Amino acid sequence: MTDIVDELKWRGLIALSTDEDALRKAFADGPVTFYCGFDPTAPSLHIGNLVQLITMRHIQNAGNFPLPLVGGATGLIGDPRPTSERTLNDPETVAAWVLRLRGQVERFLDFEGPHAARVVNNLDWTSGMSAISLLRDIGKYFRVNTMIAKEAVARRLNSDAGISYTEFSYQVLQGMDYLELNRRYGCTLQTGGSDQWGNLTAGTELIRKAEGKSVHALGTPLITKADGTKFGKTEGGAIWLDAEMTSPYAFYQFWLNADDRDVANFLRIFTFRSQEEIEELERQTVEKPAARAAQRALAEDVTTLVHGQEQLDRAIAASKALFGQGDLTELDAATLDAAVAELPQAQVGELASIVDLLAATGLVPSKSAARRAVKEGGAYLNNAKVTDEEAAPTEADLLHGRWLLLRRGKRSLAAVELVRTA
RNA sequence: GGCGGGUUGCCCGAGUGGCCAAAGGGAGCAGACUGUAAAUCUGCCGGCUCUGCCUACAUAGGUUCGAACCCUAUACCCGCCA
Repeated sequence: MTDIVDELKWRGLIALSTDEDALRKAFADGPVTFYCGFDPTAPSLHIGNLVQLITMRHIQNAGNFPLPLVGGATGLIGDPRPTSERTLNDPETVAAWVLRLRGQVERFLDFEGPHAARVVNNLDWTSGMSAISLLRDIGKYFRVNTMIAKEAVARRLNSDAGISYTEFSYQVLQGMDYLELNRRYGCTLQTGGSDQWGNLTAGTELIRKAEGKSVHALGTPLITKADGTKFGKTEGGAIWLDAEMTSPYAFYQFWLNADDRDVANFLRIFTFRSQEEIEELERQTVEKPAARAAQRALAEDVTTLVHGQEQLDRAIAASKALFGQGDLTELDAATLDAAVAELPQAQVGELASIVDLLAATGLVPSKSAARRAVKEGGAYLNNAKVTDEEAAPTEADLLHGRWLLLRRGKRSLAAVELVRTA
């Protein structure tokens, strides 16, 4: 088996680490217990978190013990964002999100066998803790000078948003998590995004001071895109791992649309393919970019990982049907139904104007926007451009007597179902 | 507690009585070109029953023919001082 540090390195999953040689030695000396935290700041994890989950999986596959941590406590506090103070979520909401994230995390790691993972929640060791204990037993190890030097805090101190004591204290909580996991389970490695680096080192420093032990931290890089825009965001917002929040079809489409310049990186980071396979796909991207073999491989692997084979098959079938060059009216009912099921839908009792229908499906946010879309030539009915704002589909336009396929621009699709009331 | 500054459209940010649905930038959307890509160019970018009307410049009142701009109160934020 290749060295896990080398494995993570060629994949580009290591941006920062405490002491690489010491870490290699720790891995060589036997199984390492490691942790990575996920804060419940939303009802679902998103593809940014996927980097962490995959990193954990690689390390587990190399024979180590993962402790995925769901931040029931840290989620109540919120880590300092670079821009402004967070609004606190109420405890019931956070508790509900903890359960959801827990369920998601469990799909990515192996909870059985010789290197079984174990989910932990930092609320378990913080909820019963007194303020005095926090200040005496933990606070003494933290120097304010060090704390304000951390980038996340420094930026906020220099901004006019300032920073609350609550968020300022976040690093203390996260540092304490590492200490606690070190004491309970002998955890000696924490992984996380490099934007969390200050929080990761808060833990290693605390353990060095409190326990006199030297432990490790590993920061994954911020995922960047060639065009400079933020990774993981689309028109609709974040790409979530929850199928209700981002449909498997939309998820598949997201990866399929990866930039040529990014696709090889994404394959290394988000798939488990070998170096040779990825190099071959890279070659194909150069030789036959229009075939998008690398994008397909990426979309297939990640969709399978997150949603499973069955959902992937459906996403592919729908994509083929909807983006195929064939005439839509030639699609058989079963294929059409399946494809349409992947799209945002609207039900109408009667056929309205194209403008009303576009707005009804949510393809555009308002009727004004719908008019604009038509005016700009960006509105399509059953793959045919609509140029008249007043146009209204007729019975003859219904596919299989039931569906209308609306498109905005090149790739935003939605279906309208005519529901006949008896 | 005192004093000062601030709160503008998705974000940043101009505007300080009519010419303001509000400059500029960013983000976003569309078109051309393409490969459901990128880059580039062009257009759009509060809503509607769309040559007009409605809503909007923290909130609530007021002054005025007329207010994002003036006054009063309230809320929140920031800074300095105690």
